[in-house]
Amino acid sequence: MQYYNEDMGTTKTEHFTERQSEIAVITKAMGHPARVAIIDLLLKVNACIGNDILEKIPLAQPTISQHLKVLKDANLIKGTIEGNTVCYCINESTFELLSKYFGNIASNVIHQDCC
Amino acid sequence: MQYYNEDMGTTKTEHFTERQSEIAVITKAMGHPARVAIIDLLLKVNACIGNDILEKIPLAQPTISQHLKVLKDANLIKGTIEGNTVCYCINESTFELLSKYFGNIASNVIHQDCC
DNA sequence: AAACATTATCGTAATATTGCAATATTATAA
DNA sequence: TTATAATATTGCAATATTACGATAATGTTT
Repeated sequence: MQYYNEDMGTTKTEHFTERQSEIAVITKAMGHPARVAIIDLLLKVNACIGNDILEKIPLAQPTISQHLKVLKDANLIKGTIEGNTVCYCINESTFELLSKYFGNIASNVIHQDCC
Repeated sequence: MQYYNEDMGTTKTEHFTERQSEIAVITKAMGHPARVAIIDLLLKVNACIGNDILEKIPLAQPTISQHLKVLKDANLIKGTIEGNTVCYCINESTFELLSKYFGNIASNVIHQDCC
């Protein structure tokens, strides 16, 4: 007879710092090729686009809508309703946060003998 | 009667570029607070550590071992066997890649009226 | 008002992830 | 050689994620 923990399958966030959870939430949101493709597209067209994404990314409309929600919840993109379309664009500040976080790590690694 | 696709639940990687998949794999690996905490720890101690991680992160040994594997598979860390311990340390080049990727996005966003 | 266009939500199926006990593996120490 | 120590693997339960059809919601057009 085995006893299993109540939070089997869930992430144990309570043990980590706010900062660590913040970075994890944002990077997790980037962690899907469709979402990376959406970001690339938003950067490329340099414009606020709505349903155009549908033509460029070969996934069904509800799936893309879901991915957009993940990106928006992580503050990676902003979305503004414009009539019956939605204007989506990149949220620069979150990318700056990521750039600084990763840049800081890259420039602070001290090389050890073993690696 | 509903018909469901064979790849229900799986990520449709074939539609995206190698670059997009690469970024997604790496960021996905960062997308867990325990793994962010492991990276923070490796940076802080500036040394190659093995089982010390167990004392600092409140998760069971198999769970940590699994997280380390995820980080290693994404080339975020390197692991070298040293006797009966393993030397884990940060893989600088992957963090440079991320730093550049996000830095490039942050510095190339052109602000639109709508957002 | 009715039709149309755009986006979001719901429901559901399939797979993936998380976490840990138990156990295996491998190297060092006694 | 037999512990002991450190790490990996296996197996499994619980939850999360992904994808999409159907449908709802909302604004625009005719």
